[in-house]
This record gives sequence, C-alpha cells and structure tokens, in this order.
Amino acid sequence: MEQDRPADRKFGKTAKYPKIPEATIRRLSNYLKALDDLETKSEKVASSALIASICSVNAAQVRKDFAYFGEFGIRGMGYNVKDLRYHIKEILGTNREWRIAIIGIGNLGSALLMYKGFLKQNYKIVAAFDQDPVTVVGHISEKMGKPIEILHIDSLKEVVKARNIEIGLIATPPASAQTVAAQLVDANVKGIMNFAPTQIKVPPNVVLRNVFFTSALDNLVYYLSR
Amino acid sequence: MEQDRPADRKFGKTAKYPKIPEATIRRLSNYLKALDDLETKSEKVASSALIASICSVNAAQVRKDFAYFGEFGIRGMGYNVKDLRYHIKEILGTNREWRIAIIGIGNLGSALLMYKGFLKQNYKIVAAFDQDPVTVVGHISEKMGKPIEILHIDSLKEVVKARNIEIGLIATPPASAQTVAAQLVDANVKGIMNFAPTQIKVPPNVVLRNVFFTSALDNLVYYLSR
DNA sequence: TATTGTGAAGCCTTTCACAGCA
DNA sequence: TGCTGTGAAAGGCTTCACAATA
Repeated sequence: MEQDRPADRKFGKTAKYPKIPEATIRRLSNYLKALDDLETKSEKVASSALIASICSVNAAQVRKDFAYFGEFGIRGMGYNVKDLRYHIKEILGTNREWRIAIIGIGNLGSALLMYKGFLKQNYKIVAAFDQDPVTVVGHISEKMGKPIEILHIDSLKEVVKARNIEIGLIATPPASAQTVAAQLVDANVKGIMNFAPTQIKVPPNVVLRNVFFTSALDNLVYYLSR
Repeated sequence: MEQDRPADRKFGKTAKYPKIPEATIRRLSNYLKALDDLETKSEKVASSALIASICSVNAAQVRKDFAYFGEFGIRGMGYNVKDLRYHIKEILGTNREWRIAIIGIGNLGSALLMYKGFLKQNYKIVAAFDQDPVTVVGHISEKMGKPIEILHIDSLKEVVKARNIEIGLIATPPASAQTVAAQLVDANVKGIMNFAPTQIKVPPNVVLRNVFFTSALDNLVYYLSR
C-alpha cells in the first residue's frame, strides 16, 4: 500500500528512512503526554527546554528526536503545541483507530478492558476472549455500563477477521500465553502485547512487546537496594 | 548501614561499584524469568547461548551482564541454574521481602492487588488505600478468599510507618497521581511505581518508575505502521 | 572439547556548542 | 534576541574474537 508517511516531509517518498533509535520512539510517547497536558492548559507554544523539563530529559535530545522526522519548530519561538502534537501522532501512527482484542478475562484482563487511558487514545477494544466465557460474563457486565460480550477463545480467528482486529493483548495466566500467542499469529494479528509474566516467541513478521509488572518492580528494587 | 553487597564478590567491600548499564538491570530480570523456567524443568546447567536464545539477546551480552557482578560460570560447562538464580536475586535485591501499598482501588488497583505474579516473587502487598473505601470494599472482598481491608487515603502516613511499607503503587486516575505521590513521599516511601498515565515529579531521593500501558501500545503501533 | 570471561573494535546515543533564522 | 537545528565530540553499549580453563 503506497501512502503518505510522516517522514516524507523530510526524506521524500522514495528515500529510505534513517534508522530511528528505539529510545527516541519511547520518548515520543512521553512528549505526546506532555503536549496533551500543555494543550489542556491552553498553552500555545512550548520550547524544547520546557518539554525536556516535563519529561526529565536533555533539551538537545528533544530537538534531535523531533529533527529525525522534520523541522517542526520556529527558531526564537519554540514549537506550536497543537501542530507538534499532531505530527507526533502521525509519526507514531496513533492518528488512526487501532482495533484490539483482549485474551484472558481475569482480574488483569477486565482491568485492561475498562482502562480509561485506552479510550482517550485511538485504541479501541472490540473483542474479549476467555477459555471459559460463562464464568467471567457476570464479572464483567457487573462493572460496565454497556457490557461487552466475552467470547470463547475458539472463535478467535473468525472474530479477528470479522472485526478487523490488528492487535492482541494477552492477559492469560503464563502457562497459556504461548498457546494464545500462536492462535493470535494464526489469526493474522499484526502485533501482540504480552502482559503474562513469561517469555513468548512469535514469528519475525509479528511485533511483540512485553509488559512485565514484576520486571518494573525488580528494576525499582535494584536501585532501592544500593 | 554496612552490609554485604552482591558485587563484593568482585569488587571488595570498599571498592566503588562500576557503573552498570540500566539495560543490564532490565535484562537481569529477564534472565531470572528464564532461569525460573529452567529450574521448573529440572535443568541443572545452562550455557550463555541457551539463556541468550530464551531471552532473544546475544550470548556475549549475557556473559558480560553477569561478569559485571562476578564469575558465576564454569568454563566448558555453563552456569549452574540454581546458583545463578540465587546470585541474580541477590544482585537485584529480590532475595528479601518488599512490602508494598497500592493506592487507588479501581479496576487496575484491584487487578494489581490480585496479581499472581507478585506473590511468586518477594513482593507482598500489605495495604490498599482509596479516597472512598466504602464503595470499593465489596468490589474487592467479592473477589478474594481472604479480603484485604481498604483503608482511607488519610491514614496513609500512619499505616506506611506501622506496616514498614517501602514501595507505593499508584493506580489512581491521572488527576490524583501527583497528589498521591506527594503523600507517599511525605510518608517516607522509598520507591514509587506509577501506573497512572501522567508524568509525576518526586524528589531525587525517591526512586520513580512509570508503567504506561498506552506508551507500550504507542511503541507497538509505531513499528506496525511501517 | 566446550564454554566462560574479557580486551578491543565498532556501533549507537547523548550531549555540547554554535551557526542559522524568525 | 532567543530558540531551533545540527555537526562534531564525548560517552556508552554491544558484539566480536580469542585467550583462559574446567
């Protein structure tokens, strides 16, 4: 599919993208949060120094991160908050809706199902699956205004196709995570977020990201210990 | 407090630690998960190549990461799974119990309260707070065998002291996160994990880590978009 | 023989410092 | 004047390649 890409602004339609540091992508997401807050406060313009201070990074870093994708600032002034916010969403790809399925509707799965943060972004959870939908239905509908139907995991492939789902969130117990990942891959999902505390393998054409709560705690504790 | 440190094995009691890459610490946590799995399978010995393959990293990287802290391997053989696991826990500081409070008992907070992954590690949630404990009590106790009492946020400082709590998990709506963080700091908590999707500030003597679900998704989506 | 531990090379990322510009 | 955009320097991390050794 031939389409406009954010960095076309800088590199043209045919040029190769330069390699963007993974760390830059992570920071982009933080800058976006900062800009959301600034826009809420009706701030029109923000300097790299201001953004840097909110996100606890170096100002030159902020400018360099943006400069990978184009010239978004005005010398002597700073960055237009609204425009910059638009550009970053375009770069990240969050300027369009992403349709998501959650697999495993235990405590964590239902918390994710209800997570307000997703609604504010373009992340739309359009299906929920469990191995035993009957036991969890009451659990969910009790907590929701408009209850979502919990589907049996066996219908995964069919529903992913019918509902144009591109991303799967795994929130099952660790023992089931690899099996579910394989089912998601088989259903042609393009990306997987794994919340189960175990390493899983997927083919190279599927993008996998892990969110391990205990790893984040391990990291915290390491720095507390010295 | 003068105590044995993991790296004393390598650097001696008085020597300065070398600077350990933050990335190494993150990987240590992954290696530990891999070793847990290997021990479950009754594997006695693991080579750096095996551990590397499980964690999707380079084998030299694995060896170098361990070598920051000592010589744990046997040339020609590999690493003793049980010993290595012990050493990594010692390095991370997860060889002792850490007492944790959760603040904000909505969907996410109660999911964290029930999260099985914490129990298996030395992470013990010993208090739960909310602005309005009455509305959430039923919500929690319904889901737990042994219900935990939800306390009012005003008792935070007192309870943190009484129960020797060192870490606070913020699971409130984003608007309350900064206020709660300040209360935790005031209560002399040493570390904070922030699950609320907003940047918060704490003094430099408090260790802060963020877990932003939407950031992880933003990252995934960036790579899906090209 | 097999695999660790590690110096050195290579690569990548961050920061500095200042030219360029509104 | 003030702040961006960026080349160059500095710093840090990963990988290579091989000596050390159980």
